[in-house]
Amino acid sequence: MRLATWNVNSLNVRLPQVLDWLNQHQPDVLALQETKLPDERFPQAALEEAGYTCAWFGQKAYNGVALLSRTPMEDVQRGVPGLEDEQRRALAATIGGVRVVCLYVPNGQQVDSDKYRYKLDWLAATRDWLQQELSVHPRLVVMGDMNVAPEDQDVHDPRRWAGQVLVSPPERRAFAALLDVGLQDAFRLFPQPPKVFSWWNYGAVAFRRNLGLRIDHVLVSAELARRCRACVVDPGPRGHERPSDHAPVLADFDLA
DNA sequence: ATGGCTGGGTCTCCCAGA
Repeated sequence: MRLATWNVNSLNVRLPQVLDWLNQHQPDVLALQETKLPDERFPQAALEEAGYTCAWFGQKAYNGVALLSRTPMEDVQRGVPGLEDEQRRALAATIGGVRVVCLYVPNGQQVDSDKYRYKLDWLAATRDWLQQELSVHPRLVVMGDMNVAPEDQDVHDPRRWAGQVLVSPPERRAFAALLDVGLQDAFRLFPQPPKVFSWWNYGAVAFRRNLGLRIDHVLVSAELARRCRACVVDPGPRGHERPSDHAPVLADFDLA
């Protein structure tokens, strides 16, 4: 089973790239973030034509998440249960016996801002939800744009970024608290080359000089960690014309 | 080069992203 996550920064703009990428990589599941589409504009027909059934949870202009699957989805959950949140950032479904959670974690904008506090509160509520999910789904995968670079090796210039949003200690603790419920960063289950990132600022040099962060993640339960065979970032789409600022992350599993 | 880009909406300016 191949699972993937991609912050597309507007599914309206990126739909042709998503269709190309699905055709090229044939994932069983693709989690999307920042679709930026109200639900009535979700491109269901084009994605179904490509062989994917869809669940989506969108809003106008901002946020928005979706799950695409080659096989049927059950028990679709929209939003973090129990969290009052007008922003549509979470979506879950059970696919082939695997509970799949798609997250678009708030950016936080600036340390100590209202948006930063919202981010930390959101992560705390999500942690509680994932703990519940794990208690009933031993095969749990949580993937998406987590907006946290977990360690300095996930940052192109840790000294310049020290203390800033996306790397600040409270954010890293909140991310570690997600792992503490019983999840592992699939990317770090394997030897990886240095300086692998999943996001690069728009602009002339950031991608060319690999000035990025690794903030898009696939987190897996112990049972899925045992069955995980690979986890890689695909920087290809970031080099295309009119790219998203994020690259997709893929993980392969051997599910007997 | 930490955003000196991009997408969307209120639409030639502002908000938000990361």
